[in-house]
Amino acid sequence: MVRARGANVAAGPTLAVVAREAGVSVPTASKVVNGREDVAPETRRRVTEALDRLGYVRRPRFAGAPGLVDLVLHPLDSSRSGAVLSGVEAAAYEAGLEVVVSAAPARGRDARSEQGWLDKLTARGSSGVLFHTAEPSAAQYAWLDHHRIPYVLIDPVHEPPAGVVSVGAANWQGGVCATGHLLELGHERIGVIAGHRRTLAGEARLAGYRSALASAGVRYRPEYVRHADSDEAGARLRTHELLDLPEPPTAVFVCSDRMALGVYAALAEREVRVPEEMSVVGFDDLPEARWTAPALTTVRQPLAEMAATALRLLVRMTHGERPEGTRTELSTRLVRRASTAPPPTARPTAYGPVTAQRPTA
Amino acid sequence: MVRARGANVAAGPTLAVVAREAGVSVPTASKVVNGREDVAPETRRRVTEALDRLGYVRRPRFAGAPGLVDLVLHPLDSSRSGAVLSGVEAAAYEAGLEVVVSAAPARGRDARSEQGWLDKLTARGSSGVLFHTAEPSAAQYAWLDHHRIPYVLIDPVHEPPAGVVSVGAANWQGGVCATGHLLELGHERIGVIAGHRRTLAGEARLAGYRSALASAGVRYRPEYVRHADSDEAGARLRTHELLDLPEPPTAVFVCSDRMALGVYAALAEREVRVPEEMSVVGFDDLPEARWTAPALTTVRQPLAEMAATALRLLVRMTHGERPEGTRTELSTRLVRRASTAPPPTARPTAYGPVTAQRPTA
DNA sequence: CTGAAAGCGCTTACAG
DNA sequence: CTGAAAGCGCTTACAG
Repeated sequence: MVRARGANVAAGPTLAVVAREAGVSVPTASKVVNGREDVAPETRRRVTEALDRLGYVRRPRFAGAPGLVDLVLHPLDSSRSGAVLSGVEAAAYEAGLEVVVSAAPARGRDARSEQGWLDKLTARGSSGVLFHTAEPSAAQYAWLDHHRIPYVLIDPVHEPPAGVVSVGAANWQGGVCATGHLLELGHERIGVIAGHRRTLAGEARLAGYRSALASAGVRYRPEYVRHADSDEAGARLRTHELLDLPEPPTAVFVCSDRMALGVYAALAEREVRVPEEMSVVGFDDLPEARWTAPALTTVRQPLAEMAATALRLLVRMTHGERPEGTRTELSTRLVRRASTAPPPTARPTAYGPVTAQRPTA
Repeated sequence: MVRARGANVAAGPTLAVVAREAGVSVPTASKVVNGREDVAPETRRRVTEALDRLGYVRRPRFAGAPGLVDLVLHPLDSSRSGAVLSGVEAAAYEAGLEVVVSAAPARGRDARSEQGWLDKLTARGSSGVLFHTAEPSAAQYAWLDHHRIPYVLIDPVHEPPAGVVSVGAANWQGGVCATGHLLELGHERIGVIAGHRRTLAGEARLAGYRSALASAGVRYRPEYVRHADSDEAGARLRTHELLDLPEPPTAVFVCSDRMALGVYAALAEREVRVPEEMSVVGFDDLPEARWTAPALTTVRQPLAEMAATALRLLVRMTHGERPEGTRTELSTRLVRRASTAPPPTARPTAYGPVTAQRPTA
């Protein structure tokens, strides 16, 4: 049986062991660890190599010190990240842990800084790392495994390597719910604004859409499927494309609430009324979904709970336990608000061009 | 001259000093510090007292360990907090520091847990604390001063005690800008949805509104000023009150973008069109301001920059420097988008009752 | 319950 | 540049 990655208990070597291995004294090894300049290049290389090979991690100072868990967030300032942070913090508080937050090392920071981040992690002794959206690089995976620092992925964008523990949402089920809701209302021309291709969530939500159509016996139309860049601007563009179709849809399933904001903007520009002329369903149930006009019907994804679950899994891994499964999915559910209604009876077959271009900043 | 609070350099006593002071051995003092059970109550009391009197803080393990800065956020999951976190993290990264995030100890957590938080802080050796929105309690101020842990307040809600260093926004100026913009467009009947009374930002923004009216020679009408609970729901209610006035305003200055969402909701319920029938100006320039329909004209408050400034001040205080002033204000500026326009020429004097109550979740 | 003794994992100062 | 020696601030194990 394959050992779960990142599930080992730390009991690594001391500096003395590393020094012996490298054939130097403890003070010299100490200098290398602390990045002092007064070490011969060849000596530094030998020590670094030993440090690396043995997976050296500085000992936590003493048992009583509160454990530190790392949370890597990307971006730092989004509703999604806020929900994740809040879930992780609450669960960490319960577990007596504290949370160190950092931006994904990728964000405009080079490989050198990525290594710097890893160095800090081991220097201060992290109990484990939680990654949100931003997945670790191959080098990071290797380093973490090597230094026996456990980690869990929260809602990873792509399929993680085998054995990596992750927590996600029931995306396929959510796609089925959203589409099923529109079908029940009587829609048959249902568009989709999907996110990036080849992402876990994107593929699953789209598959849910197709499944729902299929089981309702509604024809799947490729021209109704538009992939956007997961942000408002992309979704806005794709919505215009849907409206330009000879036979535009009467409803759209938008694969994220953020993108739904872009869809709303496009519909406003074309003076298409929601939900009278177009029904819109989002995905995520971010705070803003309550305050759009009209309030957005959406699929609730329990981000905070997912984050809390990830923290708890991480704590168990810290104690040497191995989670039963490698992937945990929390269920999603439809939240009905004001952006969906039965299709217009008149059934317009085309919308005019952009009319009221409002000034924007 | 008054010494800035929280501006001391730590050089506190060691455990040995504390033990001598309490008349016990170092191991015994160590037990108390680590919360062991096997200490006589009277001994524990003496040690605790000495620990407290001397302001004991565990020594950071060694110079090379990355410093940890604490950020206390309330709430954890809001656009404001996201901006603050992102500003703090970026500046901390520049300074080689890492950020430990925690929820305001107040949030459903008792006094015991507040003390627990402070204990953790000193146990792991925090370089300093940044408070956002949630101000420290009197006990926390005392503890931090005593343990020589520096702190800075980011956009505090209330006037902080003398000597406390804080970073805020030019709220008065922002109020002047927002109101001035509406006046320039030709509005004379300008309502305000203000936040809580007796808050720093609230008072200043409202004062800015009054100053702008005064210098334009426009009459101040008390009935146009409504205080809400700083959230969407409160603002929504107050907006209905404004619309119910015999002579409702033709524009509203809303003292936060979050409240502006509530104002939009109320206006949609009454079928009052923005900006044709009602101009709306917000405050903050949160991400959502770009994606409301119509996009919100608002006063930009540089939250991330404010947070970064606070971090930098904190770092200087850590080095024993004392900032020149006790309060730093970053300037605000108007961001014109699509929610403001000249007043309607027809000038309706009253709006009907709620008509199209849309179903809500 | 207490504390002398030993020990931990490191760092620092300095002689070579 | 290197490392023996001394030291740091604490913790642990255990005798009393």
